[in-house]
Amino acid sequence: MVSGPLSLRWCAWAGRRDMGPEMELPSHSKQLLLQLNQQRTKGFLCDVIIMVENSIFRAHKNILAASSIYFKSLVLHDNLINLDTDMVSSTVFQQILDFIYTGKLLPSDQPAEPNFSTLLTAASYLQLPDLAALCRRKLKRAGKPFGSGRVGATGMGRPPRSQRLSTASVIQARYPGLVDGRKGAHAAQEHPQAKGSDEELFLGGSNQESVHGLGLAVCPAGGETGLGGCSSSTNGSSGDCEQELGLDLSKKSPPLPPATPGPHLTPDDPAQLSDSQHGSPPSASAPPVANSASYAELGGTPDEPMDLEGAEDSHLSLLEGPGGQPRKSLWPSAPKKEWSKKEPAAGSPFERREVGPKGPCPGEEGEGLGDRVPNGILASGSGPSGPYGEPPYPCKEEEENGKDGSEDSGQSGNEGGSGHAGAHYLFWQEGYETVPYGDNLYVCIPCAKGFPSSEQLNAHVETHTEEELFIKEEGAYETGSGGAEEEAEDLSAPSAAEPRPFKCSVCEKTYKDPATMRQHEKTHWLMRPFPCNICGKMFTQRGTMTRHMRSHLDLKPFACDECGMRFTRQYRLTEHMRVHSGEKPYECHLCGGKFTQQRNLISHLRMHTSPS
DNA sequence: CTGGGGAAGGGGCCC
DNA sequence: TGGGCCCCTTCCCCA
Repeated sequence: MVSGPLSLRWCAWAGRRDMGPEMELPSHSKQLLLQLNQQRTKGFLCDVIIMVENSIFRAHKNILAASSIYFKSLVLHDNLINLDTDMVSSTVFQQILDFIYTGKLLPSDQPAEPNFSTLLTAASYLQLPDLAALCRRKLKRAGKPFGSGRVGATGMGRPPRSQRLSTASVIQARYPGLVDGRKGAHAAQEHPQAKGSDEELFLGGSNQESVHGLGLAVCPAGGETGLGGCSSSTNGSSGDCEQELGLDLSKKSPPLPPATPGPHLTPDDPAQLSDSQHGSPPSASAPPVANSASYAELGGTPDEPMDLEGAEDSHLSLLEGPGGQPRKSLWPSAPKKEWSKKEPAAGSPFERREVGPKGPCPGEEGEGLGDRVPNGILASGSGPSGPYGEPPYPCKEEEENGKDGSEDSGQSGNEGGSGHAGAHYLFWQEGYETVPYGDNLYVCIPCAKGFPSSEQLNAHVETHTEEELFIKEEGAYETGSGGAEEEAEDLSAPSAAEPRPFKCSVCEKTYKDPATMRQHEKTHWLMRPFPCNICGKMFTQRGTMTRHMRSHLDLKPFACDECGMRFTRQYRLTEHMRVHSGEKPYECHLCGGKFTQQRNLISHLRMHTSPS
């Protein structure tokens, strides 16, 4: 730890004779901050997650609250904070977080000196007066007008939605360590800017202490806080003392086995880098280059396994259950490198995220792309079947075992039981196995057109206006029929009282408002716009993804007053409280049995109805 | 060992 | 965007 200088100074202090109320350990605050910063970099005792541009930062509520009124108000009620990416980018926030913890404005990952304009904007947004003042001084000194650096606008107004949508989803770049922490040192040699994150993110954690860990104990801080000095010793980017941008899940996630030296991402495939648009495929307006830019920004390296392919081992390990208990196999460990190499030069994380999960099952052959599921396409309806995200499509193995699409759809198709889910699985198979798309592996579901790259597909998807989607439904969706009928049977049932003028273009479901209808229609897409930046699982709704993230991060904001048990959802807490209250509102009309959970009643009813 | 119930985790989806 | 609800699933306990 820091006992060396600390104890020396303490001795000097203790030797003083006038140990009056003025006693002060000169370096106390500094050391304290150092410790806190060190803890932050290791995720130790971090109790808040800040998401910026899909990058995740961990920090301590106390520190944030002490630094900013804004943060104070945020962390009071939330453990997961999303910052306005218009006001602060992940890179800038990294600097800000460093500043908060060190009082120093460290060089960013980028070679250029900090953009004080953007920093000022962010500092103003985050209500960090000291930092804002510092930036103003710098700008004043440089003779630059204040607040000109912000993307979008200088003021607090938000840029047009279209601009905001261009925010890069670069989270993958933040997780190289999740992928293979062991390669951190290696990567750092070639790409020093990547070192910090890699090391820090190392899941096993075995080497992060010595190599990275801010070097608090080893950095010759020279009386300074150490961080600045260390970090500046590198190429102005991260360096040993640079703090990682990402999140060390090893602190909060279930125990993980030591990271295995998984295959590195092939450096020749920058296409595997995260696309910036996967957060909003229908609005995939940003050019793919944003991806690489973000990637470079983040200190990512071409061989960082940003995608799940190189990362499969580690990502799998991420998904292990508590106590290292293996969860259901998430993704088969298949030779995905070849797959990735053959992958069309597409940057969308749809591909990247799906490549892994969608890889062939063990033993599955026929790796030719022509036989493969196009990366960018995910049968949304089929969805990840198991709670731990089995491949959203049944692999052959599963099919052979009877875990076919029907079961899959049955699981995921919640809407009264798999209506369109099954239909989409069907479509998936059709598109996947029989439709001769040739090289156009990225298929637009609404119109069944194939595209050679996800970018093109995304661009095409954008051309589908809502109207088109409505109009096209009848003819274009060869898939819709079965599922639609099923759904029509048991799902729609709109109440006659409520007019529901908005009808899904795929199935028969109707909605009161177009937004909901659009939201629903996304469930028919083969693409899931919202990837979990930790495990890569894809979701159709951002909220679902966020909720899913909470489970990764072990964020359980809802605590039971009675027993202290915590839950990720309010509803769960409500449900749980019945355990204490004894309330059993769900009664079986057949036997009178009462249940605290409706799902248990349903399960119970099945017992009644199933042939015994 | 098995089946049923209790409790909980997680995803889908509508509002 | 989050809440709420539905569904599937799992784990544990107990008879």
